[in-house]
Amino acid sequence: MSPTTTEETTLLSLDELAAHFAAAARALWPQVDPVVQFEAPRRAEFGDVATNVAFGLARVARKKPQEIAEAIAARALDHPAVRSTVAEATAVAGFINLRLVPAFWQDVIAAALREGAAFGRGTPTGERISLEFGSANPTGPLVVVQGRTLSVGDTLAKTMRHAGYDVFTEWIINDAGSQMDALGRSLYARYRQLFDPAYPFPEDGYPGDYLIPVAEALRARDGERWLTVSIEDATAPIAQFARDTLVAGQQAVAHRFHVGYDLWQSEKALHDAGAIERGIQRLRDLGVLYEKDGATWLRTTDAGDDEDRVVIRSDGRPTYFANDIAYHYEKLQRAGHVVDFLGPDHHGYIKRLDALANAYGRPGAFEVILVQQITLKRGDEILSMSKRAGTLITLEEVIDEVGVDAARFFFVMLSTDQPLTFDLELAKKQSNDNPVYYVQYGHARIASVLRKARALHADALVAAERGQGLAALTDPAELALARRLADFGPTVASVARARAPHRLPKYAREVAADFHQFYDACRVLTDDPATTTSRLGLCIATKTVLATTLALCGVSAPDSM
RNA sequence: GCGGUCGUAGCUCAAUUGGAUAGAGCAACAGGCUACGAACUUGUAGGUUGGGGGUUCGAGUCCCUCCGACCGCACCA
Repeated sequence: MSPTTTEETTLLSLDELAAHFAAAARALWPQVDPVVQFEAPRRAEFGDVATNVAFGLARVARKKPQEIAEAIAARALDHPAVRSTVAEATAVAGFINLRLVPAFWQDVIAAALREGAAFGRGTPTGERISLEFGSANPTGPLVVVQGRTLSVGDTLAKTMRHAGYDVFTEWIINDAGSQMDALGRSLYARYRQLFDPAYPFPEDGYPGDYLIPVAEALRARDGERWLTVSIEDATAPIAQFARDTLVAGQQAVAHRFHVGYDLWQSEKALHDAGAIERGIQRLRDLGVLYEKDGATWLRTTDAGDDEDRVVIRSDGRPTYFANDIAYHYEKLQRAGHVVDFLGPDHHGYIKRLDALANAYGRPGAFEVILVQQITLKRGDEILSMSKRAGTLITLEEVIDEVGVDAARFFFVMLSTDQPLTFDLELAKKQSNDNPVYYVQYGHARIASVLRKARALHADALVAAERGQGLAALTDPAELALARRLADFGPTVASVARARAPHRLPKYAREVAADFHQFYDACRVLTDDPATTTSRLGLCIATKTVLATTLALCGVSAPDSM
C-alpha cells in the first residue's frame, strides 16, 4: 500500500507504521535493529494488524516481551502521524495489536476501485524465473493425476506474475528414447488391427484404447499405405504421427483446463539442435566430469547424492540424466531461477539437480516442488493407474464430469505436500458442494446488485465507480470486508514467496464469506444516496478482488449462475 | 537394508514457515427470508496434532526414537 494524503489527516502505510515502531524500539534499546512487520493476526479480535517484535528483543533487552511491547507501543504513539493512523494500540501477551482508523480501510477500497484488475500487484522483482510443470510423456492422454500439477503450476505461475515475478512456463515433451519406439510399434499394431483384428499387439506396447482413434486418424490420412511397410521401417514415422497427435490432444486439454505455457519443448528437438552436447561440453569445460569404467560421470555425491551418476554410457550414448542436464542448461540461459514440479517418485532428483547447479556455478538455482501423489478411488475400490495396464482415467473425463471450475478449484485448494485421495464417486457427488460455487455465488450476487443499481440508482453507481463517499463505510461488517480486501496483496505475495497456491482458494472463500456476512448485515441499495454510494463502492471492489482471485486460480467468475 | 515424503475433528483439508485459546468446509443438531439472488446466514457439538522423549520464553512445525502409509535405491526413461 502506498501512503495517501487526504485533506484532514495523514495516513501511514503498513510499512511506514512498521518503520515508526522499529524506530521506537531503537530509541529504547539502541543496541538492537529489529525487523518490524505488521500482519493480519490469526484471530480478528486481536486487532486489525499485529507484530511480534517484542519476542525477538526479549533476550537483548533483558525484559519480558509483554513489557517490551508496552514500551514500544507507547513510544511509537508519541508520533502524531502514528496517532492519526492507529485508533488503538494494545500489548497482549507480548504482541502489539493495532486497531486502525476506518479511513485506512476506506483508502484500501479507493485503491481497489482505482486499480481494478491490477489491485494487489507487486512491484516487479526483475527476476526471470522458469516454471516447468505437467510434462507428461507423449505416449497417452493426460490423466487425472496431471490435473493436480497442471492446476497448481498454472496458478502459481499466474500468481507469481501478479506478485511481480517475470515467469516463463514450460513443458518438456519426452519424445526421445525407447518409449517412442514402443509407441510407434503400438500404433502400428493398432493400425494393422483395423484391417486384421487378429494382428498381434506388442508385449511392451501401450495397450490403452486411446490409440485406436489415433490409428483411425492414421488410416484416414494414409489409407492402406503402411500395410506393405515392415514394422522396422514403419515404426519411426508412425511414432512421429502418434506423438504429434497425442501432444496435440494434451495441448487441447491443457488449454481447455485454462493452463497456458510459454514453451512446449521437444526433447528430440534439443537432441537435433545439439543441445545435449552443448550442456555436457559445458560441464566438461568446467572440469566436473570424470571417466570411470568407460563411462562419463558427474560427481553428484558432493551435493549429498548417494552415488555419482552416469552422464555418458560406456557405449557412448547419453543417459536420460544427460538430457536433463542439457535441458536445465538451456533453462539457465533464459532464467535466473528454475523451478521443477516433480512427483514424489522423482525426489531422488533433488540432489542431482543441486549438484548440477553447483557444477554450473549457480548454486541454488534449481528448485524442486514435490507434488505428492494422488490415490484414485471409486467408492472403496482403489484404482491403480497404469498406462501399461491400459487402465486410466483421463483428465478430460473428470472435466466432463465435474467441470473445469470445480476441478481446478479442488486441485488448487490442496497443499502440494499433502498426499491426496481422489474419490471419483465422491467428486461427482460432491461437485455441487465444491466451495468454488460459494465464491462464484458471491461474485454473481454482486453482479446482480450492480445490475439493479444501474437501473434504479444510476447516480450512486457512477459516484461509487469513481470512489466517492467511501468515508461512510464504518459498519463492522463493512470494515471487516475492507480489511479482507486489503489482505489481497499480501496474500498474493505470500503465495508467490512460499510457492503455496492453495492459499488462494482459501482466501477467495474468506472474501466471499465476509461479503455474504456484509450483505446479510447491510442493505446496499437504500433510500440514502450516501450509504448506497459507499456500499456500492465496496461491492465493486469486492467483485474485482473475487474475479482476480478466481482468474489466478483458472476459474471463471460468472455474473449469474 | 539404506534413503525420502507424509500422519491434524467422523470425512476432505488449513494453520502466513518457531508465535496468541490448533481453524474452515462437508456431514449432524437448533434457529433466521413479505427488502437488493436462501447456491446465503446465526449458533451448538466435534481434538492428548499417530505414541513417547528432547531443544526454548513458546513446538502441529525443529532434533531423537518407535508405529503406520506411500515412494525411491539403473550405464531405464
